[in-house]
Amino acid sequence: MSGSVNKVILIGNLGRDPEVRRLNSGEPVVNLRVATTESWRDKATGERKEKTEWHSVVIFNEGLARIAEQYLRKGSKVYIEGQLQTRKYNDQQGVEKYSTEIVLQRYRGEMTLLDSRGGGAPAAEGGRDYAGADFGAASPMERRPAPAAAGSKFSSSDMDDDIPF
Amino acid sequence: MSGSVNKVILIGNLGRDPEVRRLNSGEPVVNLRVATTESWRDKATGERKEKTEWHSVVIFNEGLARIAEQYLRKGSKVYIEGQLQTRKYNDQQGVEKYSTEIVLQRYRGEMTLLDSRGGGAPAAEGGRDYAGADFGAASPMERRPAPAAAGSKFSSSDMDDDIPF
Amino acid sequence: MSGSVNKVILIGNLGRDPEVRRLNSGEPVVNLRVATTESWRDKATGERKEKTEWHSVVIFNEGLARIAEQYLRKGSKVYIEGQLQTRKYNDQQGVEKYSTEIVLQRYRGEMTLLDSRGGGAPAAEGGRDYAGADFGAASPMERRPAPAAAGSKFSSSDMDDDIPF
Amino acid sequence: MSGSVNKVILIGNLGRDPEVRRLNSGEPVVNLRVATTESWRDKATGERKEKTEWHSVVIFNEGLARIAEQYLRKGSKVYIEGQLQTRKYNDQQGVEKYSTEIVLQRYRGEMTLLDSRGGGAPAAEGGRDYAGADFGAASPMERRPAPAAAGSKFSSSDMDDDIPF
DNA sequence: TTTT
DNA sequence: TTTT
Repeated sequence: MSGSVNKVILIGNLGRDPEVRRLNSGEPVVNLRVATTESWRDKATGERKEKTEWHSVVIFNEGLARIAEQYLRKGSKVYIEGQLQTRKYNDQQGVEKYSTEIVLQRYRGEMTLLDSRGGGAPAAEGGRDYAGADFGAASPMERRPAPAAAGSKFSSSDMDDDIPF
Repeated sequence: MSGSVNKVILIGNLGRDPEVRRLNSGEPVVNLRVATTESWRDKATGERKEKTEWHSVVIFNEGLARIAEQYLRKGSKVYIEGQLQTRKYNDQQGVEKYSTEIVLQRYRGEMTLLDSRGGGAPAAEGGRDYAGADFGAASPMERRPAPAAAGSKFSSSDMDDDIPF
Repeated sequence: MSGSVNKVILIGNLGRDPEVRRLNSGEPVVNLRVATTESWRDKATGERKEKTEWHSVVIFNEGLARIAEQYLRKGSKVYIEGQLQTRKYNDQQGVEKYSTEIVLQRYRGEMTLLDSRGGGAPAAEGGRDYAGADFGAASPMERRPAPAAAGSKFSSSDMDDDIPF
Repeated sequence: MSGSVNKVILIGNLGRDPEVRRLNSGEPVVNLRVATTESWRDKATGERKEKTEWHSVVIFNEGLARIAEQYLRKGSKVYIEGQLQTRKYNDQQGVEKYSTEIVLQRYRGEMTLLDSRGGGAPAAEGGRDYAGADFGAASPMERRPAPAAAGSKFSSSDMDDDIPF
């Protein structure tokens, strides 16, 4: 049945590089840690305040997982559309806990890179991808966001593309 | 490229039965006329006011088009997710005009029936499914929303289903 | 700062009556338990499957809290727009836990009743407002959704209304 | 009545500088022309294709209009949330026409700047705000996006702020 | 842990 | 008319 809708829309920044696990089939499953920040002026004190919320995103959508793996880095700004899912698990002490995640299922969800050049990692020339960022030292790595990925959009219907752009 | 998002989310009622055209392939393309109504209290006069906006929806998504054809009727309440598209055309007098539509492309978009009993067609007892609307009398018709369709949800990933529920 | 977006859109049904707490000021804060259900056909077995996700919604928005208190009941279908927020707490055993909620802050968020007759409470004839749900028997209660509330929409800008319709 | 939702979410780039009209009260009303671009691979030919859609946005929300006036420029990337509205008008020849716009009403809608430094206009030092952009020569102007505006988010609840950040 |  |  259902007549129901379960949709999350986020625009935020990655707190760290994507974590990639791989299924037996070789398909990547990607976990992202995304920060959204709200700021407002306190009416009583007049101070500007700010609160950051952290979101766990899990990408099962194969095409989007590959793109996340290749083009997202710590600091990247991204648009994410998925659905809420809460799963129960037992921590190391065997205590029952719950984790709520934004999930992009197979063939579902959307993701769009919003950085000018597709990532927060330092550009080849050692420069900064976008001004004003202060995401610390992104460690050197081979898998670099390709300039061509800048601002590209991907959705679940790109599944059939070997290369998404 | 793009880094862009173009998304429309509507919850509204059909002003008339769906219009179904058929491609050479036999696939249905469905046009809906959807009303959304906003109401508010006028601060100056204290009166309650109300404004209805009409939206043209075009469903190319094959699975959703079939469902719209079968289960939506004048008065049906529906959740629609599509994208904005403006097309130019010439009217009967040859005057150039523009029409902006909410489009559900092939393999894209979402649609969910929100009626309690699966349709806006007159209930068995001849009543109305929802109050306050003024779409006129819903004419009798053979193709009735099946009770089983009530509150069902369909998305672009249901494409492979012969029957969606 | 921010350049960020944190938005959740739900259409679902209440698993129980709203829980109302009251601030010292007398303002209600309402907790909802909302179910969204997804169904799909298993490709391997051909079976129809279904999964229900439960969401915790907290309404600080005064106007919407009052409406939720008055017009929502177990079984009610509702459109909710809020933001994700995760809070840490210690359970009875003092174990640190996290809870992720959909929050409608003061002056923010949206809520729309989607029931035909304004609530999930048993209809006059003792029937159910929507099929396929399994929330158990809705207990009799005095505070009934008023018929006039059916399908009404409320947003954060209705704050100034003593009565929202 | 209603039970309806009318929501548009766009992420796109401004095709030209914002157009500002002023009400008798001095409040600005801002018109934006926003492009969203979709790209996909043609299955038959294997070619990459691209289609741009243009959207007319009208900002009546006073706070957001001021921000748009000050910080948006041709080329700016922006997140917009508003509602669809179609209005009838007569063109110069007296022909009746319709225009569909995304409207951010007073106290409603959202807008977030997504540029690294808050605009597509050339930076003070004559450089480019973000790589890969080709928005032509942005004419010199006094009203420059302040660096401080970069990636700032504003919503209808910032109304009470003299300065939004 | 991000971003401003 | 933007963006890649």
